[in-house]
Amino acid sequence: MRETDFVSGFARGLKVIEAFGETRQRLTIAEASKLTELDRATVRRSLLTLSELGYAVFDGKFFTLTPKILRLGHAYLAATPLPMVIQPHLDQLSERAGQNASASVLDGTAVVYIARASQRRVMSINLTPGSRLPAFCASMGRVLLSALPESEARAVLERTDLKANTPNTKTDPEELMAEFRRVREQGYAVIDQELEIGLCSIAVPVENDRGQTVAAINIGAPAAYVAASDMAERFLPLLRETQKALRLVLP
Amino acid sequence: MRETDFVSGFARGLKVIEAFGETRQRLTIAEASKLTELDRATVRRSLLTLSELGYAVFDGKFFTLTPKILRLGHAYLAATPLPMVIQPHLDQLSERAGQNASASVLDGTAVVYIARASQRRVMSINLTPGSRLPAFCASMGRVLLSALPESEARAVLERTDLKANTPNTKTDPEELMAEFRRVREQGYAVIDQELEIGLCSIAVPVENDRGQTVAAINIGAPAAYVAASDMAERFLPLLRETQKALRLVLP
DNA sequence: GACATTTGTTCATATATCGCACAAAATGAT
DNA sequence: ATCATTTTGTGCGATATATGAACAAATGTC
Repeated sequence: MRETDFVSGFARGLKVIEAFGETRQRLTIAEASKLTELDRATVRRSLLTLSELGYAVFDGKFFTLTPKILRLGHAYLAATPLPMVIQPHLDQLSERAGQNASASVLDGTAVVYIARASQRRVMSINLTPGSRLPAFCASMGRVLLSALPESEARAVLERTDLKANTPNTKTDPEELMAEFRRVREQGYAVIDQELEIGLCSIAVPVENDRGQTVAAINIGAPAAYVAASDMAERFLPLLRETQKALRLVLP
Repeated sequence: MRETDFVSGFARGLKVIEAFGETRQRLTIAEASKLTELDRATVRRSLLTLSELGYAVFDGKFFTLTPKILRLGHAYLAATPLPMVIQPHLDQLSERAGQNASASVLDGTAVVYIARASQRRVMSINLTPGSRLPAFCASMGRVLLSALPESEARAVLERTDLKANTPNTKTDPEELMAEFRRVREQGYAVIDQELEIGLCSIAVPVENDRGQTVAAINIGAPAAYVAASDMAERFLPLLRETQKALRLVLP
């Protein structure tokens, strides 16, 4: 790509949008400038543009994103048939398991939720489509990383901040690579409170009819309710059934 | 705002992102150009910028958005405490009602889903956070429009494409304005298969401690299971309870 | 209340982008 | 295969934007 085929004003604007996140619902120009490492004048112009277009509002001091910003992310969710196709299966899975079920894809070192069906609330984190979790310590992440060539999986791990969320979190790259091999062989991944104390989960890949892994689905359950060692016995048949149904309908 | 405070390259890029939607997961340069009414060269630069940043991929012919694009919309969901705060209440509401529960806010003439808890699948439409429905014929839309000053509600209706989704859909502006007044008085809205045959729903406003309506929550049920006339009796107490709980925790 | 710091805004100018026109390549019809 | 049509890529002048410094306003500190 040529140098002049890059619209830096656009790129800067997107960076500004991403500066809003997690705990930062309201940003001043100076704050956004620091977060994005862009000039204050540039950030100001981007934010005013967002306001002019209705993606943000300005109260004289703080800029806040409006729901219109969801149109951008939603373009993907609506554009890809994946979440549409998966959701009903997920609903059914969740109901039959009596537990939360989710679907996700890989984006860099994170898993991104694309659909979710909840029965009860066990996690402290609030997960909605678009939510992100570190792939290396999430059941769906393990499944998705296992589906990559070893060299790529290793590359992802190298780029990952391997910090332990709980005492159970596996953070040794070699141990994780071995885990990926095990997951690949057995066709599922079980996480025992590696992401959050009290939460176990089991995930399987979602494959299309050509055998390519296009997503992962999981079931999460309170550790107090189902021991990690019982997760497979308890939920794998249901997951396998959903997996099989999806294989037939995915392009 | 001054003319020079507007970054048109940014605005054009956002328009290109929005061109991806619904049935258009893959776009060529020419297609995107037609949809956005922007010059092909401009669209091409925007798309190449998106690709360079990892928000899209290009296979030589088609551009496709990647999950990374969700970071943009998600910045809002994660940035606003609203979905975070509402979700657990919605889960509880859904479980106690044994039906789907959702929360939404108004964006122009549409309601935008910000959270959802599903028990069963009754709608043909797949609703996820970010999904949009016409406000005038959705229960939450009626509630949110009722919360506006009459002149604004009327203005929204004027900008709305008032097409009937079912034989039950109310499309007469005056009838709708009268309905808004009724909703405002009784504090809830019931929809009897106006959006989709077989689906009834009831919604109440979510107010903060200053009495401002910041969102709406609803319960949807199959018409075969609960008659529209029974919706209030059946679900209003639960909705009121959730509404009351939320009033205490919202800023 | 005076001073120091931070923040928002404006401006001139160097730099980058836009849209047009044209060329090249791909597609489709006969 | 040929031609017409559509689509994509590129060079260039006109136009728009980014930059960094300067200033003004607000905020915090003593």
